[in-house]
Amino acid sequence: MDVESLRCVVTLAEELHFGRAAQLHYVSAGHFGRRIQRVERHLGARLFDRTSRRVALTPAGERVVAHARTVLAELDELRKSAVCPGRP
Amino acid sequence: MDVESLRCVVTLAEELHFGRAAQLHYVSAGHFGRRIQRVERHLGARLFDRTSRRVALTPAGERVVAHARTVLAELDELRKSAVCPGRP
DNA sequence: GAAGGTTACGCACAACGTAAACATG
DNA sequence: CATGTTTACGTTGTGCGTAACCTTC
Repeated sequence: MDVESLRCVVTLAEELHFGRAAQLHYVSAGHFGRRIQRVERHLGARLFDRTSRRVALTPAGERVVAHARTVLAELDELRKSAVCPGRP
Repeated sequence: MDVESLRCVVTLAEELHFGRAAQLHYVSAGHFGRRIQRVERHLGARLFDRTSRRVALTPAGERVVAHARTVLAELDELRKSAVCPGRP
């Protein structure tokens, strides 16, 4: 799994709209949908209910998004720890 | 950045040997080295000192590996939360 | 019938293995 | 000179955009 896909899931959870979420990631809507599908298949659980007019988080989706935020925040710490020379 | 590369960094930190670490990930040693290089370039910091006979973690490498373990553990929680139906 | 999500197709880039080159003890 | 890491090169797979298709209000 790649981190960018996790970011896509979080963004879609915030926007609840594939088109806007895709624009925020500078990718086409078609590809964005495939990314979400891949994450869902990879995890073996549906994260979003989309009725072609309405996008909503499933219970599993809510749990995954919460964890995804934690992961992304920790990755941010990781990047910072790589550059900072120790502890000034 | 992809998660598999993070796992490679952690494995190399444990083995301190490119060949063995690569085998543990079922990839060639050549490709494994490129993965590590990419992570280092991506983070803008050298994580391992290799003198072609000795592999050792740099201070930045130690910090990054510690964070990487946290990220991977959190990702494990994420996967579990996706399948578990809620809380019986 | 218009807006929004999905599927099909094609191109381009990046992952990967093999093997040769280079470095160190 | 033997062990171990890096680089070069060719092949294969996958990411990605475009556009057509399906569904709902």
